[in-house]
Amino acid sequence: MKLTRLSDIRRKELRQAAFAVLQREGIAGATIEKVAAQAGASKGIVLHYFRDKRELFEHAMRESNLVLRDAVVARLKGAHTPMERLDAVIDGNFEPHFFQPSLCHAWLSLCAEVPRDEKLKRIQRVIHSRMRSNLLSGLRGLVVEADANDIAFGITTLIDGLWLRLGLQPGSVSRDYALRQVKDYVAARLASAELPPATRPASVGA
Amino acid sequence: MKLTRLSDIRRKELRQAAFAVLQREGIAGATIEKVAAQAGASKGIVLHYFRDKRELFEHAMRESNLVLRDAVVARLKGAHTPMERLDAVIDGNFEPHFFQPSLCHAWLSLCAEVPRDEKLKRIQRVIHSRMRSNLLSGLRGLVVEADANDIAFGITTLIDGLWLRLGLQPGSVSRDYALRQVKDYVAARLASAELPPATRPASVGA
DNA sequence: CTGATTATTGTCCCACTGGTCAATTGTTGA
DNA sequence: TCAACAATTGACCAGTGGGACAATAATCAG
Repeated sequence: MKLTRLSDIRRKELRQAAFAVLQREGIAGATIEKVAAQAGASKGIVLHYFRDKRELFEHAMRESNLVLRDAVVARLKGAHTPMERLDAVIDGNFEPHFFQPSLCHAWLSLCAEVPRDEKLKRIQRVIHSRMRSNLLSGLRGLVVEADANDIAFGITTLIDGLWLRLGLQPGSVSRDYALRQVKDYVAARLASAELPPATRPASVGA
Repeated sequence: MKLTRLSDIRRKELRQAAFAVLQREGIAGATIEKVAAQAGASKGIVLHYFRDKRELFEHAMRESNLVLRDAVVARLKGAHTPMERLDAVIDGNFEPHFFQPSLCHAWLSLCAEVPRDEKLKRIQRVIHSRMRSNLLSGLRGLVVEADANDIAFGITTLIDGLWLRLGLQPGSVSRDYALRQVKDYVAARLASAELPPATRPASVGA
């Protein structure tokens, strides 16, 4: 029953190596051998730990997803008001550590395969729905349900778009500018939305 | 000097075939042979018209770009007020003909290669800067320059994000919903922006 | 008509890829 | 100590991909 520790470690190394290769080479240029080289191992070992190429890159996507999740969760710890929760999610998505072109390139390559890989599709759905639910946990305290849904969708979409832009034209979107775009969006939409039914305005600024 | 007609026709056929293959197979699965098959020709002919694989897919991206450009230009013809111009650009980007998952999949695959292909990068830049300039031609009549720039960037980003979402979860974003998201965004940001310096408010609604 | 140019095909080659497998080398627990 | 087992390697294979090329067909200019 006890899982071999070494096994877990290798698998993690290989997932990360796979992701690194994805950054450099894109999905079209990513090969098992390159992943092995990146991890300083032999090709055989990669297929010892992962059934095939697909599984390897599916785990690579899970891996990158974890980083994002952790960043958001960490920031969510100290957030108490709805607005703080909202900002936590947004800020977490632009963590300097990983709001970077190379990481974005890998992410893009994975996204490009989503339509042809059911597992990747599922991972994507999970990521998106978690982000949405995190945003809603803040938004519900600020506006009525219908608006909250729309604004949450808008925020995720805007964030996706900013990431995409970072991948396509790295110079054209700094972390600060990206953050400001999202915050301006939130401000503008909150200003023209209905207040929530059960909450008093005072709590918003608290 | 006169370019062979036939040559132009073949090249166009092959560009389109390449794009079709990209929709089905993604960049990782797209091969010259499949493109040839798609066009009902032999592999040799593809490399007769295009220096290599890269060039072929660069032209495929140009091709897809044309479709978008034409859609926007057509709608822009009849637009006279700033607001009409703005809507023309936005509507054009969600033309039912091509706001579709399969097309989006191909587009995504091309985007994923942008970081590793200087030509693709240039095409991307052109597309983006044209969209931006089209948006600005409307926005400048509605808000001050600084706001116009930010809002234009926000709109392009939002549109990119909506396309991306269409690719990742086709069911989750209908054309109508996408349009509403963008329109709501514009409305909210216009409401909280400064009016333009040289234009009288009356002209806005004219 | 004819010579030159262009279009098109099919073949060939070589590098590489994903994946299998047998063999080797630790590692460990009794 | 030794047997069982996990980790790791390197060789191997069949299939495929990109691209070069020579040969053939079609087109066209004069």
